[in-house]
Amino acid sequence: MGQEQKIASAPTTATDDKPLKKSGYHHGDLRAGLIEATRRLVEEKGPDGFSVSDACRLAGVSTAAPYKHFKDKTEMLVAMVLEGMQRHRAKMLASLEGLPEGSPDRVTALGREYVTFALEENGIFRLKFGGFSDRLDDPRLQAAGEETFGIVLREVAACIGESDVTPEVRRRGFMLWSFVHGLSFLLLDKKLSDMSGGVELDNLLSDIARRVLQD
Amino acid sequence: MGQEQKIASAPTTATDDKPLKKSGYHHGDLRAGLIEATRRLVEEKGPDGFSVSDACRLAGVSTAAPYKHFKDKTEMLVAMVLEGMQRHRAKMLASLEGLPEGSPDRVTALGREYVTFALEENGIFRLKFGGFSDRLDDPRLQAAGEETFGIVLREVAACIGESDVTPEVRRRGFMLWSFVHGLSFLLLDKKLSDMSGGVELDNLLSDIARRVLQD
DNA sequence: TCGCAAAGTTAGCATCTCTTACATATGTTA
DNA sequence: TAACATATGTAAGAGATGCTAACTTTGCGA
Repeated sequence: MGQEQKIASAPTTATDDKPLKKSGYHHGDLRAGLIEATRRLVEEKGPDGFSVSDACRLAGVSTAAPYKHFKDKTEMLVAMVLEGMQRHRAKMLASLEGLPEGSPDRVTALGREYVTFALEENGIFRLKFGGFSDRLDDPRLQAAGEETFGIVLREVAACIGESDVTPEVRRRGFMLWSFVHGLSFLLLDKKLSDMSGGVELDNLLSDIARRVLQD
Repeated sequence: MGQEQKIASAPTTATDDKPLKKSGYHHGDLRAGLIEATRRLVEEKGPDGFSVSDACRLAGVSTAAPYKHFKDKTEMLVAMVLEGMQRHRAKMLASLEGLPEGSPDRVTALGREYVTFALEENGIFRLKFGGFSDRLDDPRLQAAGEETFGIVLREVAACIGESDVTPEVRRRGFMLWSFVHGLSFLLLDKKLSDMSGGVELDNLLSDIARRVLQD
């Protein structure tokens, strides 16, 4: 008790132009602070362990403060997931840099980034995919998801020699997505005991990519 | 409102030896009734939408009644998941009947059964795998899961010509599990719009089985 | 400098939750 | 039939939650 520290901002850039935390009454960027608090809490306690009150406590504000920035508890969660997906997308794109066009390594890299994100930011992952789609059915979330999947499809098309996103490309892409998606969940639930380090993971990913992309 | 019907028993056999629903004061088998109510509620409202009170309302008893049968809310959920996994296991075994030993069709059949169960009984599926493993860490659940996975491993071994569950068998089995697991989640979240009917699903499953089991 | 809008706070309502202590109904067995 | 164990109901406690209304502080722009 009482060991919690206030959250000022997302853990991203050190060179922010906006001051995110001021001294007293005004928080600076409470919206970002609450999103970050939400992220941490969902990560620790699971999607249903999250409460607005907890987020306020963690962010160091009163329980009424969030309602100046979010309409709802749900909107807090949506905002948090949305922000996470943008980070995810950026990371996936970054992981492609330096790898030759049309190489299966690019698909493997995307897969690794997917699994890594799911493990590191499992709060976001579980909220988005853990069966809360009824309550979090914001169209922005769906759009963001499709955009991310588009990245994969482009790489798959290049690998199997299609210039367009044909039904076959979709099919293969969906296979790969299913695989990394399931792998993420199983790793999260610690169903794989002997996968130590990232080496085995890389093997598995490239092996699957090869099998799905071939002939 | 008021259209709900009391739950008497699990929707399984019609020839039960124990009477599951009697007339007035005594429910007959309230334990089973509550498990069934729990199942329905988690299915409808999601894992976190479940409350003991709701289950009582649905089962037609007072809110104190469950505590004669379960220690806890958690124990209700565990019991419900456990019972579901036993049904799941039985169905998987039944799906193998009539298929020749060592045939990849057996693996495909298991996969289809997995996905079907996840879709039909998604409450159980989501509770077991949706990230609630911290709160539902009962050893019986883990044991049941490993036993089910054992069924798959046996078939995989037969398919790739191993007589034992070697590391390679585990590896392939894990690939297949990841795939059907992820596929289940994606289908649940309606991420695949164009997979109409079960035909495409069968194609996908046998295709994946072939790719993972070959060479 | 002054006033106003934005951002926070305090207080509280209404509701729902899980759980228990105790009373009551029922089925069973001697 | 009488007594006892089991199964249920009643009532209530102790909290937490989401959200709103009304008040206060702060920063910024005219």
